[in-house]
Amino acid sequence: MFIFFKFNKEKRLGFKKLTEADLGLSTSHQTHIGLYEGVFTFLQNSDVVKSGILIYNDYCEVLDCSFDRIQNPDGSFRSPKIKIGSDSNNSIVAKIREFAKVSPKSKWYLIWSGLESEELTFWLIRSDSEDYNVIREVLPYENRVYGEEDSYYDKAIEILTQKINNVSISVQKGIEVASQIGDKSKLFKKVDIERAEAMFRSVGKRGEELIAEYLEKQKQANNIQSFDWLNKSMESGAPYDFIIDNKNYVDVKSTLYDFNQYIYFSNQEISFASKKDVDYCVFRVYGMKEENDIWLKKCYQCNPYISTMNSNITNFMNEVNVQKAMLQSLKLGILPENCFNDIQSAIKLG
DNA sequence: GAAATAGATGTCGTCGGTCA
DNA sequence: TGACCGACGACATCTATTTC
Repeated sequence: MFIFFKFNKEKRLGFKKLTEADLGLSTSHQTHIGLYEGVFTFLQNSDVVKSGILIYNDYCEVLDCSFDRIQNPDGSFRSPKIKIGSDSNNSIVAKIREFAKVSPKSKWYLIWSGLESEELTFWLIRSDSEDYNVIREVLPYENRVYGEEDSYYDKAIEILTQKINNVSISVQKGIEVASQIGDKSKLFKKVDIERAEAMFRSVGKRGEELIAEYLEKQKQANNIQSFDWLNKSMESGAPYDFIIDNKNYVDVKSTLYDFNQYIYFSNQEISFASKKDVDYCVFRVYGMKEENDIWLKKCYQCNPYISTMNSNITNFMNEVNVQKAMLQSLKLGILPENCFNDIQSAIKLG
């Protein structure tokens, strides 16, 4: 299985039964959740505003996370805590309290640990859930920090890794998109995006390799006469990846996720695909998250849609030029079913 | 083994900022 | 101007460790 999120070198996780004060259910005015020492040691002592990933059942979201530690009178710092923050609708603490409010009689547990990218991860668990049964098999003692020296740690982190990678598909898709369009939003860490960019390049390369293998078989079966793989040894810079029988231009668009993930086109690709006399199509390789469940759908007849887009872009660029400004690059995200009039049945590649 | 001590964690009073 | 809310951090309480 493809693993996007990995846990960091600190090799520690906290496991706590949340108090009523933590959950905002007591009469106190506590506005934070107290954490245990020894986890998140890579963070500074005060005023750390980061994003964190909150998981609860099938819910997974990247939220604000305001972190600091209680300061002792002598200036030293002790217990770490996460605060509700000033934008209190969009923080980890606020969301945890929102979930807890729905079932105030339940017991609530929190597991926290840091990712390789130093992203903070919180897994909220209700005592009457399947998650609770699973985790209690590997974490027998509540209210403590588990480290690699504990025999329980490896199994617990395996479950946590599996959980976060399973429920965070929408977050991962967001990062894949951010890496393609250059979105530097603060919710996604730079390292996550850089990793996604590297991954996207390798996924793109792997997609082309699979298509080359597929076309080779087609050639041997005499379904096609020949094909030319432009990026075989180095990136050609052309707005397509393969030419079949010297006339069909194929652009391979690969994704780790499902077919309907947005396909991104550069302005060069849009300009090429909008030419009336060009036989352009996209080979959509998807499901690359699992090595043995990779599929291809051939997508044809995008010219009417792309031509309209190209004309809109040209008009927009002209408007921009009138204002003596310049549009240097452009990425257009398009849903496949909107763009292609002929999407063929899925073919299993791997 | 009990008492003393140190360290960790939880609670809540107070202050200050915001908003109606 | 007062009500409300979040932050701070002092103090209370609990737990682990050390000493006798």
